[in-house]
Amino acid sequence: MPRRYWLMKCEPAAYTIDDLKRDGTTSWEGVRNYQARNFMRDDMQVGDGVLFYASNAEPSGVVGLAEIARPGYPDSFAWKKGHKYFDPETDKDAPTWYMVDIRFVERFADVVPLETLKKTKGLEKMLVNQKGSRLSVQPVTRGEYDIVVRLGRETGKRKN
DNA sequence: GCCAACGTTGGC
DNA sequence: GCCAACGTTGGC
Repeated sequence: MPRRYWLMKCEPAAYTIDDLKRDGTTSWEGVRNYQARNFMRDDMQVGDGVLFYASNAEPSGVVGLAEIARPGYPDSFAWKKGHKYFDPETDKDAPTWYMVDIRFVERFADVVPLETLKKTKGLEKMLVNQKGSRLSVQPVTRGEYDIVVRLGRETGKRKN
């Protein structure tokens, strides 16, 4: 199975790329969307590349890189009564929700803003660039991933 | 904080 | 199975 590539969104209020740098790896719980769940449960493999996207940020955009450290496994937070990710509908014998673990790879010196993604040739088809796209876990192509990585490193260079 | 766009729920 | 109502996402 060739390496695949993903974009994963997170609000800075919940978790940041700096938190991930500090933690090394983290579990990606709390995804409560079936399409995103399916990607995590069925398609993600250890070593897949991840664009770490900060949403509801100033500006929103890709802030760094991670990789899949553990493929899909049941999101046990769904069973924790009182937890914000608790889901009364899901039972332990038939997990509804799944999570993965991701590992820190790189923090860009500067965010690659959504505005830049929208303007960059070759990224026109990225889901995150489509109006109204709310999917928090999205597949990206190898080509798109490479372009974003280049943008992230260029941005840093300009500041030096 | 606003609000458009979206996904889900539930009445029928 | 339709679709209005609702809750959430996420850019701005």
